Amino acid sequence: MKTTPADIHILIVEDDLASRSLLVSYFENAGYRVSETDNADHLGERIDQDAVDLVLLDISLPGKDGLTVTRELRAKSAVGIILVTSKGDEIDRIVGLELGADDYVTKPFNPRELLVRAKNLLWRMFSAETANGGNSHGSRSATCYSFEGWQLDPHKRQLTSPDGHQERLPEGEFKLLQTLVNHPGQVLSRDQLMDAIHDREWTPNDRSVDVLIGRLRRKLGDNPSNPQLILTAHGAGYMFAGNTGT
Amino acid sequence: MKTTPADIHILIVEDDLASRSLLVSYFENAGYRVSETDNADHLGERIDQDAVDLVLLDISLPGKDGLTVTRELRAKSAVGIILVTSKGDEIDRIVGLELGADDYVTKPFNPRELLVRAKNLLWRMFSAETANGGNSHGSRSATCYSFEGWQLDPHKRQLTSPDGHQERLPEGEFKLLQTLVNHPGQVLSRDQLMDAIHDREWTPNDRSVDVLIGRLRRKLGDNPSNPQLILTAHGAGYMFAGNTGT
DNA sequence: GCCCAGATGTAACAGAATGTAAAAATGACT
DNA sequence: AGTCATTTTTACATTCTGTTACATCTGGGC
Repeated sequence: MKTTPADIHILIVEDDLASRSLLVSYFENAGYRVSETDNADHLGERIDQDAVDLVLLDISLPGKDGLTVTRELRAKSAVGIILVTSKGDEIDRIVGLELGADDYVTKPFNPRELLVRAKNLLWRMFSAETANGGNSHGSRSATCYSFEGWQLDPHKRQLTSPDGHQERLPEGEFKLLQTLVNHPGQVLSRDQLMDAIHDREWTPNDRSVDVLIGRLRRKLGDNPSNPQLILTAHGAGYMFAGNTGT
Repeated sequence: MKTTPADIHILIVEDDLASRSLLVSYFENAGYRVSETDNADHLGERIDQDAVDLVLLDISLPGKDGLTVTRELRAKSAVGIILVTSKGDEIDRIVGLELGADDYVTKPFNPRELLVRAKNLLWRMFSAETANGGNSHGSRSATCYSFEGWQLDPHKRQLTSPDGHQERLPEGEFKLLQTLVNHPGQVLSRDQLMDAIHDREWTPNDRSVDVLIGRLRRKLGDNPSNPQLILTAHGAGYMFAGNTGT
């Protein structure tokens, strides 16, 4: 098992020189072995030959379609794939994950975030490797959140009600719900929730969290004067009170 | 189950001497058993050997990356993890939670807040332990408090009367009732009750506890001149006198 | 038993926190 | 620029909480 950054080979596929250089230097500073290219030609062969562990793939490459590239890569290789998508391409990143990418970041992104996601993915890859004897296509399945008959698909941001009705949640509402469900029974402060939603701090008089909570409660059919799922901790924050896993 | 602070072992991992000393003395004053270290070397072994229950981990340690440490710890131990992050590390604290930390505080932090979060986490850990045999995730059993035909759902803060009427308790009243029910037959001082409700001390002339008691008694149908459930210990505090488990 | 000081019960108030509809702002796309 | 979806702010209604004020009770001293 590869344990040190220097053992790990990362390939950056990105046509914009500025972005590419930034990424290269950032990952080199983190101690990884880094290669770069501005096109996706013969990507499969290059990955095999150079023993690449992880590909950072810009989805909007000139020429070949990034999604096609993803699918082809996944079909013949267990390499880690992180997509780099533009802000608007929601469809792309959703489809991208279905086609086999392992994670994605959205431009403009914080290099630090990308690094953390890369580390995270590499860890998942190698711990899965040791855990199931090298089975490369280990479960990359989308783990749905579920609670009290509801289901939440993290890739499509889709919420399914107990009676089967489906609805796509906006980004903010989704992240908020995800964060709450991830910490059942725990009071989360507005500051923490702001962190989870927008990487931003909470300032007094900021009511955006409350508004989002209200919208979520309505969509969950949770009467605010007698909520069953999202409880208010007066003066502290909010708490998820549903049973997860049901 | 560990019930007193002295049974609980907390390890503080922090390289800055001043911060570390502050934390150590603060948690020692709170009655916990405290160890300290300025690095994350062999953290897993130390935690096993010393039976550490809770780790306060500074994420920006020199040398080893705090996130990696978190992940490694979580991979092999059910120890409680609270991250201490710096103001700027938004990504880190978010990802930290994804990697398995239980909570975090942001520098500069109020020691009192950290203590509150630690208490909370410890309570969650040990109540989960007794509720479903150490399985920290998944469906937490709905262990209701029950007494004299009443039921109190700790997750939803909901009180059900003997005739089936349901009512949601405000935060303060709920915590007060919960504390009383958890110590039947025991006189609890106003100071103890204040501590349980708001992590705050009681000052003479503070009548808030009495008011809350009054509101609770009314909701429980407990005649104050002849209370059956919440008795007044004149000059001392209050005592819960109901039969639990009925 | 009677009186009194201190302690408790509680209604009412004020301040703060929360719920929420609707307006305004944002940002991506056409 | 115009449209659309989403987010944020604003404004006001509602709910929660602690304080105050005063009524009532307790226990001790006589």
